[in-house]
Amino acid sequence: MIDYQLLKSDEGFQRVLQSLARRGDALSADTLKEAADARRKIIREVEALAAERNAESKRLGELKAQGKDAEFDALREKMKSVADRLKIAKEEESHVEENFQTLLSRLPNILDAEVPDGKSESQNVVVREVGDIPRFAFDVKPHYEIAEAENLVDFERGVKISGARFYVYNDKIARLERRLANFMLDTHAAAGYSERSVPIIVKDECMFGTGQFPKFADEYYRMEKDGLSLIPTGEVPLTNLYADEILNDADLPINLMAFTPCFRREAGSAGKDTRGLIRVHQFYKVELVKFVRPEESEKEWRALTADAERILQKLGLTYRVLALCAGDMGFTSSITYDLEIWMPGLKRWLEISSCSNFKDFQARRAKIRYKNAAGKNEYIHTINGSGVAAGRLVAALLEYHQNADGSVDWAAIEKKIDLS
RNA sequence: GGAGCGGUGGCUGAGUGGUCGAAAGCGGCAGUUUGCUAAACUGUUGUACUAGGUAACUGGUACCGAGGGUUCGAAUCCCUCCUGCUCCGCCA
Repeated sequence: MIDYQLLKSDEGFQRVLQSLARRGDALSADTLKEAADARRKIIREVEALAAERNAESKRLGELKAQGKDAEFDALREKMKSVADRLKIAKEEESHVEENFQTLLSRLPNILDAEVPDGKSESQNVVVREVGDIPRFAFDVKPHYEIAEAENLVDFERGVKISGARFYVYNDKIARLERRLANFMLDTHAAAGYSERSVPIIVKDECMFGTGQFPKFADEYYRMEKDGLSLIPTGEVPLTNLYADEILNDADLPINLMAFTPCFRREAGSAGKDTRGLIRVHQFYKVELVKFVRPEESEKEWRALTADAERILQKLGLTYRVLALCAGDMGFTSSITYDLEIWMPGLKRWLEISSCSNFKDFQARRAKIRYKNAAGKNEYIHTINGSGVAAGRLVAALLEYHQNADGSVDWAAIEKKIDLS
């Protein structure tokens, strides 16, 4: 949620519109302004009526205490009509307010000035590239061919029990993912992240707090009967841990991490990445989340990005850092750097982490504040990123460590994890 | 799943229809005292929205788990829901 006080001033209003335009979001300026103005108008009306009612009700109490029954009855009759008018005005207010809140909750975050212009992912900007594109003396297979040939992943039975885009890991690869989880968590623990094991089923308000609801509700698994959803990322439970709380300045920054499964319906991606382990309904990942003072959020966001990169560096994977352009940015983020690893088998870059600074956008939705040095309650800034996606990491390691005969060099993988 | 009792400010806890944003205590902040700390004493101390003001601030409205209802007026009465605790049942 953006700071809606921005809509009250012309400069603020222009800032919001400019950011929307850069994102390619065609929300009409008039719609927004009308809703904001209508809201303020009806609030004034309701408050005036309520003030009258309160003042006269107080007098009624006094009249009754003094036993002035005739005056009491007359005033009470008069106040009935005020009460009626107030009731009608309040009903209108709730409609207007709801309309305004809906509009507001669907408004994306304001872009950081550093976000490059651009309409789609093709205009994302490469910030840096780390490592060389690995060369092989033979034709490198994509991970799914290796996995199938070596009986590492049982795609067929995954589909049998759960449907398309589900899979089963067998033996060594199951163990590899488990080991990678430990490796990543231990690495981040050393960098100061505190581990949490969290529920992976959350209430609607959590999904709202981090920005998944209401605009993108179709992309997630929601259990209608219970009003609960399977988390699409550990970001949701981790960030909402502090919802409705006022944190102490001295406790910031707070760095949390969790290894969780993630569930995504992948609606609208039919036919995309249908083979392999790249786009699935359930995968595992380590999520990093920071709660920080506003003035430190840029620094902390860069630090979190570096923390995610450390995993790739330790495993010797070639990757690049991308600054997402305005048109490719997520709804809740103010600025995002994606980490993409080079996949020698797929022969393309693959997103394995997305590190975002949400500024106060999520904090405002989830009501996460802190008492600043001046003693004032202020929204904190939230930052998060994957550190990193386990499934894609597994896929990458298979491609990086395959032998000419199509088998996997497990010893080399083990050695990397042990040494790092 | 059944039964019972609760949910009030940062915390503890009073309040069962009117002057209650809400007693009291604790905590926090400021001051007096003090070599320093502590103690004592005095004052002060919620949030959001809204109107005005450059601002400090001033006025108004709302908030006693959430949402509805009754009433001129609700923390207080009624309904629904959520949630906590205790006991029973079931169970990894």
